[in-house]
Amino acid sequence: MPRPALAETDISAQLREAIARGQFSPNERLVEAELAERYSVNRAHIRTALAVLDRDGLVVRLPNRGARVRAISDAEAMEIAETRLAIETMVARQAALRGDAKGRASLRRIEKDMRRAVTQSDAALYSQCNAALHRELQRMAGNATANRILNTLKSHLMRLQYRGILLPGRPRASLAEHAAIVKAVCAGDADAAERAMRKHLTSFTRLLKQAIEATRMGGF
Amino acid sequence: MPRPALAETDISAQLREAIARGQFSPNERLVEAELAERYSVNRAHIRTALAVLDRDGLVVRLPNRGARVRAISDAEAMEIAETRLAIETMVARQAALRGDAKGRASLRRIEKDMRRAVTQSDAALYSQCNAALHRELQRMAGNATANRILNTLKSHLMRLQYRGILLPGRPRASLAEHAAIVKAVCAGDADAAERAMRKHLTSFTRLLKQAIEATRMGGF
DNA sequence: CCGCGCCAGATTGTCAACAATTTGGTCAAC
DNA sequence: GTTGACCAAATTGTTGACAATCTGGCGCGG
Repeated sequence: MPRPALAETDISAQLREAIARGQFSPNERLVEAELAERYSVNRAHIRTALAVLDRDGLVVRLPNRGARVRAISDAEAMEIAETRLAIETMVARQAALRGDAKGRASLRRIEKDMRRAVTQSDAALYSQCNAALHRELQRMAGNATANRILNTLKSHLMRLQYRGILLPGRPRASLAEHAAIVKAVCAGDADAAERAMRKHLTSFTRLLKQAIEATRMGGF
Repeated sequence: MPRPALAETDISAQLREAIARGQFSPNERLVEAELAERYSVNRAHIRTALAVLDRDGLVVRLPNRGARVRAISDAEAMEIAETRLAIETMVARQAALRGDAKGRASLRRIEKDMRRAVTQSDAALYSQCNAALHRELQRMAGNATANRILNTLKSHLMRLQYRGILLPGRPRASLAEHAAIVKAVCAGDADAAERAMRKHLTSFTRLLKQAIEATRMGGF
């Protein structure tokens, strides 16, 4: 059986998840003693977790003044989306080149579920499929480095969604984009896969930009 | 005056640097008590630093068995180089779009120094200029997210160099590539900048692949 | 009424002691 | 000789105590 994860690693992950889900507001103070009690660990673990999250950019810490949930500016949200685009287009390419038959079958199945979600107007299902599709592409690409980075970036972007700044997207419009990605990856056409992913994420980025300009948020 | 960095953050940076410079061998055990003495801090700080470096992928930790310098496989070295390429091409594009006059002047000056380094066969100077050039491009692009990621990736790649797996590059050959990047960025031509950077890093990646196949290293 | 210094409480930063676990070696039994 | 139990040293994991620092409010003097 696999050795259990270190408690510290575990706490980092839990806190990361909680912040990504918007359970803490931007700039909210993260008091070590409180968190230690809430997660039933001692302060040392919380301290370590906060240091890790600081490195991830989810938290800022000021000497002697503790940690806060990092507020992300409009400009930075765009940066994150652009960086994600750069990496994920590479992932799409690699998935097309290195993907296995099992992965391709998964993609097709996910696409089918997406179509069903659209016809049934099931936004939750679509969102779930969307996540599954991107996850499967990452798995197929088999680029652990890229995956780690992408997951961190996504936890930032997830905050937008949970804070209602970014809507779950428009299934009908993005379905075609997703289908194009699946088609290209399954055909093993790296260039087409990259193009399709770029197109998809460019429209995501455009959406984000609009949302930002609409809400004129001061950080999330 | 700027508030001093947290001791923990500082120790993480020092350890990261030491590992990047090859002062610890792959798989070498990192005993907390030893490091605490070496860096004149207590074990708690070292523990935290190790957790951060674990997240960075520079270290692996096994429960009750401590931390080791992470050995990076051939395949993973390629992954890292590819991911770097994906991000840095974006940085080049953004530098072309958003760079300021001061940055462009810096680039030109660095290019001049590079030429001098080549004519004088000063490998150390060239290497220094190379780092300065990439750093300046990052600054011009102003993408803090990308910068953070790139710096982490570079600390991995630096290990290759310090371990003698990857030579400092061949100045004469790469000078032209660098010049092309500078030219495109200074002209504000984003597409050309991206292409030039892609070309440059593609040859870097090719070089890495050859080095890997030559040494058949089992991890670094 | 307003500003300023100062105090108390809250919180972070530091440290050392102790508990739990792993590791490597020794020794006895077969 | 080999196997296996056991022990001791090394190391990691956990915890609590204490020191240092910040924060907000109170009262004093202007």
